[in-house]
Amino acid sequence: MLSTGAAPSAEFSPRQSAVLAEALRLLVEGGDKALTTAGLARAASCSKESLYKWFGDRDGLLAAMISFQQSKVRTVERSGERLTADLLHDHLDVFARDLLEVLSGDVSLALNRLAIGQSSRDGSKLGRMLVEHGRRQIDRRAMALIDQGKRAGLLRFDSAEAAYHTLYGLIVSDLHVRMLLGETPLKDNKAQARRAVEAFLTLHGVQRDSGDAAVSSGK
Amino acid sequence: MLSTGAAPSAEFSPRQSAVLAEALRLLVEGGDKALTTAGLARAASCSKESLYKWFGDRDGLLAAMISFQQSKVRTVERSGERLTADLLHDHLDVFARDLLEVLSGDVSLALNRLAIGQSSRDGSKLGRMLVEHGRRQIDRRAMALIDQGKRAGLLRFDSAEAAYHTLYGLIVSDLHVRMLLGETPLKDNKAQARRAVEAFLTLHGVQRDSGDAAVSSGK
DNA sequence: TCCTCTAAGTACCGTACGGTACGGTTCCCA
DNA sequence: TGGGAACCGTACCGTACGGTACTTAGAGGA
Repeated sequence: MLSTGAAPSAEFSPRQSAVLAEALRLLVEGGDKALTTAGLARAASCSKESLYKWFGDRDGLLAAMISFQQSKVRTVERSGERLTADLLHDHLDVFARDLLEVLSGDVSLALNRLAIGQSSRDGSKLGRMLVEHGRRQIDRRAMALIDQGKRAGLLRFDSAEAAYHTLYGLIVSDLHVRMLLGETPLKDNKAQARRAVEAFLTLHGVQRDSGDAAVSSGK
Repeated sequence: MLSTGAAPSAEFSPRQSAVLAEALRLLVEGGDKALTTAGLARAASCSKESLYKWFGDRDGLLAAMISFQQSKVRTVERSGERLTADLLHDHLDVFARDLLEVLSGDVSLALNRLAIGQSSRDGSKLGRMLVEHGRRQIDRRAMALIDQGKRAGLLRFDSAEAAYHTLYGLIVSDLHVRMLLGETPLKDNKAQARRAVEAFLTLHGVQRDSGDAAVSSGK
C-alpha cells in the first residue's frame, strides 16, 4: 500500500539518518536559509561530497528529509473493534488532539514552510510529497474511523470525504496557517479538540438520548 | 464583495505603486527567488538606487508590497440593515465565497508563501503584517455579521470568536494550506460555501420551521 | 540660462551559496 | 599485509545576490 511514490523511498543507512536528523534540526532552528550544504556538512561532521553522493543535489536532500521524517512518524493502525457512541466520541477526540499536536510540531511546521517556499520553484514537488506521504496516513486513519462510525449507525453523511473535510476544518480552522506564519500554537489543544468533536457530532452524529447532541451553545 | 483600486493609496507615489505592482507580478510569477532587486529594477525600469532609497532594503520592499496590496483590496462596509433569516443566510454565503476567492487569489497566495518562507528569519514580521492588516478586515466583517445575527435572534453562541473560528474552519478546511503547497484551487467555491453555511447554521442557527436546518445528510 | 533635484542606467564590491575536485584517513575483506 | 571502497576535511570555482557609488538625462524653478 505504501511506496507508491516516484521517490525511491529507500531506506537510509544509520549514518545517513544521522545526517538527515541533523539537517532537520538545522531547518527547524533557522529555516530554509540555515540549511546550506556547507553548514550541514559542518554540523553533521560529514563531507559535502558525501551529501552529493547520497542525495544527488540540494533538492534531493530536501526530499530525503521529508521521506526520513515520515518514515519516523507512523500512525498506529486501529484494530476494528466494535464501536459504541462513547468509543466513537473518544476516538474522535484522540484523533483531533493528535492532529493538532502533529500540525503544531516544529519539524512539521518547518517542513511545511520549506515545501511552501519551494512550491513556486520546483512545481510543488515537495508539497506533493508532504501531502501524499504525510497527510495520507492521518487522513486514512480518520476516514476509517468515520466509515466505521457510519457502519455502526452512529454517524450519517452522504460523502465520507466531505464529512472528513468538515471534521478537519472544525479541528484546525486557521490554526495551521497562522502557525506557519509564525504565531505561537494554542495553549490547550484539548479544548479546541473537544469543541470540534462536539460540533462534528452535532452535524453528523445520530441523535442520542435527549438534547445531548444539541449543545455547542450551552453547558 | 471587494472593491479594487479606487483607493488613492496615499502611502506610495504613483511611480512607487507601479514598481510595487511589478514586484508583485514578479513574485506571483516566480516566487521568492524571482524577486531580486536587479530583476525588479530591470522589469520596472527603475534603478536599484531608487529601490533602496524608497524602501530601505529588501525587507522593506517586501513589507511595502504587503501594504500596497492591502491598500488595494478593501472590503466594503455592510450597512446595518435589519436582518432576516434569509438575509443572514445570503450574507454568510457571500462572505464564504468572498473568503475562498480571496484566499485562492494568486497574489494572496504568493504573499502568504513569501511571509511563511521568511517567518523563520525575520521573527514573523511579514506574517504578523499579513494577519494584522490583511485578515483583520475580513475578520471584522464576519464578526459584525455574526454579532448582528445574534442580536437579531437568528444565531446563538457563547463566544463570537469561537463561532467565527468555526465558520472559518467550515469554509476553508485545509484548502488554504493545500493551495499554499501548490495544489490547484477548487473548481466550484460555491458548493463549498453553501455546505459550510448550511453546517454553520445547523450549529449556531436558531431552529427554523422544519427540517430545513437539519440537512447535510439526507434528501 | 543656470541650478537643483530626482531618478535611470551601469559598474562595482563583498559575500555566500551550490557543486566539484583532491588529498588523507579509516576500515573492511581477501 | 596489501588494496580498495567509503568518507572526512578543505580548498576551489563559478555564479548570483544585496547593497553602494558614480555618471548621465530630464524636469521644474528662479
